[in-house]
Amino acid sequence: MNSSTEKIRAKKKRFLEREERIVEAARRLFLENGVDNVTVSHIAQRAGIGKGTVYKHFESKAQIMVRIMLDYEKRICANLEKGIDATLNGDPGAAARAYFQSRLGNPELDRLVQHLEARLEGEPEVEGEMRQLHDVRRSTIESLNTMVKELIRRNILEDVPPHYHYLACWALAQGAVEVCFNKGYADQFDDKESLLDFISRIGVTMGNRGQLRRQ
Amino acid sequence: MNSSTEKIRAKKKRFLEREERIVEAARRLFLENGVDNVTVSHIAQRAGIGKGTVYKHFESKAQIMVRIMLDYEKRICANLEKGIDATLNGDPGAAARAYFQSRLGNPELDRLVQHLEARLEGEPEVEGEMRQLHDVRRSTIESLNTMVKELIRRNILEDVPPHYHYLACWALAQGAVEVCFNKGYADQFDDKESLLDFISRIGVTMGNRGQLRRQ
Amino acid sequence: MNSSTEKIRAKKKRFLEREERIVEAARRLFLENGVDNVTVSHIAQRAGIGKGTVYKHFESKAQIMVRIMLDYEKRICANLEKGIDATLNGDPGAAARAYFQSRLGNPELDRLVQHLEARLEGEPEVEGEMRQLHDVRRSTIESLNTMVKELIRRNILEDVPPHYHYLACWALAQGAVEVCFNKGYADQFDDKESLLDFISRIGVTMGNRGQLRRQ
Amino acid sequence: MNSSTEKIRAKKKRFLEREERIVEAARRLFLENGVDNVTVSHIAQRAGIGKGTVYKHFESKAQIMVRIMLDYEKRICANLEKGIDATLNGDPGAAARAYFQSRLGNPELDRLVQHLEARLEGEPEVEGEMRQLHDVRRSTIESLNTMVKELIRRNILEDVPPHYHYLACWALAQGAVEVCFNKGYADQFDDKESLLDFISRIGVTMGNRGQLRRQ
DNA sequence: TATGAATGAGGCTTCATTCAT
DNA sequence: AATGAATGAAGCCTCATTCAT
Repeated sequence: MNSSTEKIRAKKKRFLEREERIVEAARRLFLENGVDNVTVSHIAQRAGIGKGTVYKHFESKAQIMVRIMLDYEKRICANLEKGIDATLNGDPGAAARAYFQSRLGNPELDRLVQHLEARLEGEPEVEGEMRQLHDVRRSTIESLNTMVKELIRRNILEDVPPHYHYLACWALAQGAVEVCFNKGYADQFDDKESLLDFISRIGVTMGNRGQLRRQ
Repeated sequence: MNSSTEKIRAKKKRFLEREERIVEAARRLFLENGVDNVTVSHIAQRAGIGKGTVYKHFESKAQIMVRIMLDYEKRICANLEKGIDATLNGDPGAAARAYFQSRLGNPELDRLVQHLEARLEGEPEVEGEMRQLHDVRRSTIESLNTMVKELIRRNILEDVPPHYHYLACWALAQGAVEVCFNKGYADQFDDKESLLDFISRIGVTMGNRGQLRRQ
Repeated sequence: MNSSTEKIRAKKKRFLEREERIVEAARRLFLENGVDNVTVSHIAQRAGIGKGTVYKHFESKAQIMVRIMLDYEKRICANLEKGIDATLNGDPGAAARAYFQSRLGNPELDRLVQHLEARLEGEPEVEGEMRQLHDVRRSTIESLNTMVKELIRRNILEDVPPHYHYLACWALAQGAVEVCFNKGYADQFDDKESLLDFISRIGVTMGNRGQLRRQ
Repeated sequence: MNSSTEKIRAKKKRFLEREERIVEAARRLFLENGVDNVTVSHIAQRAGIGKGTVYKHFESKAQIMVRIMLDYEKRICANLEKGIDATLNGDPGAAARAYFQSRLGNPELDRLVQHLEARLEGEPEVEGEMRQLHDVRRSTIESLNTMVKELIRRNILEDVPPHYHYLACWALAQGAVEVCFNKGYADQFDDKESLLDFISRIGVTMGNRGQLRRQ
């Protein structure tokens, strides 16, 4: 019967919605209280479900963290891919701009994800998922390589191994969010927006031909 | 008598040596196994002492972590101060170079310290020590401000708020170590040295007058 | 549906039963082995549950002790209140008798509770609960004051501040259990029942008009 | 040589003085901070000596506690013996008065000793010393028995087994110190001196012929 | 002889995960 | 299918006691 199919579909939908609620609850709690101070109980409560239910959706707490990471990484990569397209279609800075906007647009979350990745790295429990994360990145890296080679060919970027360029960008973005949200530094100024703008500008132009002189 | 003074001195020396052994053991274990997988017992074993002895030197596990952090930060800042002097004495890139060399010279450790800082941030147990860390930085920041203002006056650096310059450097260094030691990226190339060189070069020149164009 | 309500009720009941089992296990172990020689693990084992389960019911070991104390104190006070009523209704010795019977009826337990109180006094961890204990007492004290004043008015008790009377009783009861169960004294005779009777008799009549002569 | 004998004597004296300092330090710390919150280190510090030295004088922490107990008990018993003599020499209330004065004269200490006894009871580590304590008591008990029998013969005390009389006194004294220094009761009045007087008066006359009626 | 650094057994507590209802 | 009570492994830390100096 049709209704039965619909019911199953509706059920699935509710199931996925709930899963999203769990992830969202975890994300917020991690941001609010720090990864170390969030228990599975908290997450369940915030998601408005029972603790046991969490384990119908995720095998372990680590899997929730992985999920937050993967969600984020995919979003970043998707945005970056669009930027790459734009770059190849005539707007050389588009990729870098897209990347910085994505990562610095919500720096607290970006920082959280960095910390999650650091924690999960090397945990055998999430080995598979980490590989998945790396696969996502690898695929983007291929696009990036192609793009950078093209920009080098066009004499826009310095002729160094392509990954130098995008890894430098990644590094800069990575560090920028730390700069802005690490208490030890961030508390000493409040014009974070302009600062991030400045750093983005650097990110977009760095590695461009003519920028670097030998030390 | 002299011998008694000497004995006390020798005792103190041995005490401090042992303390250093503890810190060293912790540092290595953190690097080898990840912060989460190291217990106080492990540290004691590796240091070749009893578990209780650790608590003669440190009030808590967190204090050991703080110590690693502070040791590192002080070293970095000391090197940076030397670079600042050189910069003010006619070698404009000296400070940036010194900074990048210090941080990228032992990137695994730098990365560990970043992670430790992230974990300890906001822990009331180490509030005082974190403030100490921030004080160390603040003092360096003052030197940096002076230096950057001078470089701006000399038309070497762009005329933006001074902290933009050194925070950008900090961000780049911070991110660079992540790039090189995060499994997801680092596993995909092995010419890390050159990469770090490249990034350092960027760091040294970025923010220089004429480098940035409006986006 | 009804069944759901019932289920919740049944669950609650089982929960409370288990809690009582924990308290009972602790009480027995404390009596058998001494407060110092009982660990949370022991309690859990004796109660037939896991160690972690204890912490679903009590925040800490100290809270279990407090609970034993409060349970006991409430029982004593309730009995005393009944005695006070009887006293006011024409049986002058009723209150004192009720009090002594309650406390000397199970002197080992009374003694345990005394020791628990001594240990918990001043522990900030159980400050609130101690206040509760004191509140229970305070309320009984009010009844006692009223009663004693009436007995003084009726010329049965000496005209001294009312609390002298009941505190003397309390003191005597308190000490009596120690007499009977402190090894140093108790081992030297075995007619404890008669002894306690004798002491009770003293307690019931002490402070009565005509009993005391100036020293 | 004489001087050598003297030296040894002086040494011994200093040794004993130090031992007393340890006991005194422990006593004060126990009173100030509660038995649970005093470590051997604290005691050593307060006594102005090294921790290891404590163990030249006492086999264990428990032995220090025992010592405090024994010191106290001997003092009480000595005073009581004097009172017994006075009683036998024509002052019937002398023994009871002496006893109450001794114990209620420094009720905090009396209370401490009670708590120490409760803790040490049954600890195999101090079995021998506890027996010593009991021996001290037993010897006094014999005197008391003699005395009470005499007072019964003289028709001053009720004709019940002799130990009923002095155990009742002990009980009353024991409880009185608790009444005055247990927070739950004591905080509610401040005329402790008069209260203790009142209780002493009861103690001195209780058990006297004509005081007790059948319940 | 006095010391106090070193020790490690053992306590309390947390929390991810399981499973009976 | 959802729940949350139960579990127990695992970690941090304390402190009485020892022993080399």
